[in-house]
Amino acid sequence: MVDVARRAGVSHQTVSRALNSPEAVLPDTRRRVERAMREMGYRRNSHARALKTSRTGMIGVVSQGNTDFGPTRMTLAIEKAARERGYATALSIIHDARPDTVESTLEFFLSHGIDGIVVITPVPALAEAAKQLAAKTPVVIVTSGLWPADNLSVAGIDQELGARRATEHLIRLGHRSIAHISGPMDWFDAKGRVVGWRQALAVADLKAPPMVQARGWNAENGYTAAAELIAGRNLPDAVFAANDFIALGLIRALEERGIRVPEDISVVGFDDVEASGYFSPPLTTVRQPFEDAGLAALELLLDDSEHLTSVPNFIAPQLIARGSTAPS
Amino acid sequence: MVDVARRAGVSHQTVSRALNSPEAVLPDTRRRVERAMREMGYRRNSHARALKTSRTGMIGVVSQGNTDFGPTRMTLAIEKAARERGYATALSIIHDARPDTVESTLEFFLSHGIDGIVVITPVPALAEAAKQLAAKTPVVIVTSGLWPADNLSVAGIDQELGARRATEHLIRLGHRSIAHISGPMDWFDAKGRVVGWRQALAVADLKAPPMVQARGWNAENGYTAAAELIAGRNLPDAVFAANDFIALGLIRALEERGIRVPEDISVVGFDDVEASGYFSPPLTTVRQPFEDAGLAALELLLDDSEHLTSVPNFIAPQLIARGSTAPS
DNA sequence: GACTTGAGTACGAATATAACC
DNA sequence: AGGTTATATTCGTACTCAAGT
Repeated sequence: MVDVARRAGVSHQTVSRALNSPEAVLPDTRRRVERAMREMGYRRNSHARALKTSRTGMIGVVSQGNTDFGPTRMTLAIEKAARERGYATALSIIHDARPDTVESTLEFFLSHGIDGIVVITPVPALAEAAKQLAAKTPVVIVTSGLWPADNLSVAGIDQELGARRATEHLIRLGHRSIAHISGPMDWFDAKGRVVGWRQALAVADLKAPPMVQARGWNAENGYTAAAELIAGRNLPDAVFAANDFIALGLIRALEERGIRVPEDISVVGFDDVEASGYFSPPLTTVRQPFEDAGLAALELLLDDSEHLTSVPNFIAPQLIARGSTAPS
Repeated sequence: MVDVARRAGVSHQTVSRALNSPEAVLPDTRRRVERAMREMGYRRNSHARALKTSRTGMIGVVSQGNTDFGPTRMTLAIEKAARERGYATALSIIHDARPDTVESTLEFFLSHGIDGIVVITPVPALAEAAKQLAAKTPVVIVTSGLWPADNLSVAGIDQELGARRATEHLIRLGHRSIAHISGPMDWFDAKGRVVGWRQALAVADLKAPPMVQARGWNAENGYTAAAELIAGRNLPDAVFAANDFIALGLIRALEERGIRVPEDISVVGFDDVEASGYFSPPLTTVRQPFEDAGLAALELLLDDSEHLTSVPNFIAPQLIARGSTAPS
């Protein structure tokens, strides 16, 4: 900056002003400064700037589970929203939920000096750590099933509503015995979808068949869980699977036993993963508005005024009806 | 740091030394300092540190196409490798390939002061910009089909080899007419897979049927391309699809016309996307070692000595044989 | 003399205050 | 006086060099 100043024949102070409040400097001087900057390929040193202003223009995103669909998509959505608002995104993905790993990751971010952290936390472990964190830096938790606390905002996608919509769709088609294969119950999302499923059934005065739990979110887990479902005495008319991959595993298991989808059983998934429209049959599912949720999270993080909101900002997912569901 | 020093009854200099070269300070003094740091919840200011050392412990990852399988997985792999080596990862995803967008993104990183950049570049546009960048900061390009240049290392996955393995698998099964549905040909990966397919056919003395191009990497594109393939006079014995989703769209298109997979036509995909083992039929495909490639990229970036390598570090993918291929 | 500690300064930008026209 | 520019100091850490044991 000093060099630029010398070249432009002004003081470094003038250069600084030309950058930070251009209107406070004579147009003529400003142009000289700008030209000098261009000629020298000057680039502001963000560390010196951060040192003085203690703002970095960088937010941290902490996520968990590197390949799961939801967290991944949410991460990308937040990155996009952040960049549109001029913020860079630092990413850290936690592979195990051990408290010390979690803490060291959060410390890592904190020590890298960021303006705020978005924690994508599908399971309680991370959420707890995030609460601790909120004392030291602005934090937004992206999840379902949690409520805002002090210094802590919450955004996410309304899992219960999504599950209700899936189940209601099956009810509208005339199904009466609607089973659910849940995801791993330590996930907030899995719990929310169970609740939504039960709600919809209750409203329609239907009994909930015994629930089957998948041990993970993959097709393999769905396949295994399906065996358990089928072993039960009465086959349901329809199944709401906790996500698309579980639905896929289920469909495969049914197919192997000669049970046709949707003729014998209707199946609904959740997520609308890529290509789910080309499964056979094309999968009816619930699409999650990740980008909207990411945007909401970012706004909570950046707008201090909003930080006081005491109601979580949960966004509504959308039902995508396709070929895996049919009237009973 | 001054506060810590005061509390520990030493100078700020001693505190600094206790942090940076602990062995150069008396164990007794060090313990006093450490205790003071703990008591005060001291945390090193990374900006001041970066200002002085001009190293941030942060690398940038620039990628393109937010939902495509390859780039996404590669990004996550690099983040993992980086964190294992104590580096944080800043992420920036480019949604369009307009030169000014690209340049401003790279500038953005540069001005945030990072120790190096990994550019995941499936298409040439980004690669060009990355070359410019290499003059200013260490850069590693992750791609296929490019060669290292000055200050520019290249790592990636050997697409040609993967395609050869897929095609050879079909040849071994006795197929003679092996078609290919390529990905969008502006992608290096798409080109590499075409080359590998041709190579394998040439070695086996087989003629390559006319190639069909998909206009994107999605199932929909595969479905559309399949129509074109089927419209040709002679149906091939087997098809090597440029990725799993294209394969899925193809299978669906075949199925709709009563052509069975694998009885009538064998199909191989590429990527081994989640759940591809539960497609119907389970998809034979080529798995890409993203984590290995990410690690390789990071090592190239961080080990200056290696920066001189003139041969790209391409890692071998692996064939996963499943039910969508059968002997002819 | 080898080892440990302390004082002072530089990194690069921002800002309060003073000086200029 | 009113609008611009310049001077001097600050942020927190690392490092050179000198002083102390």
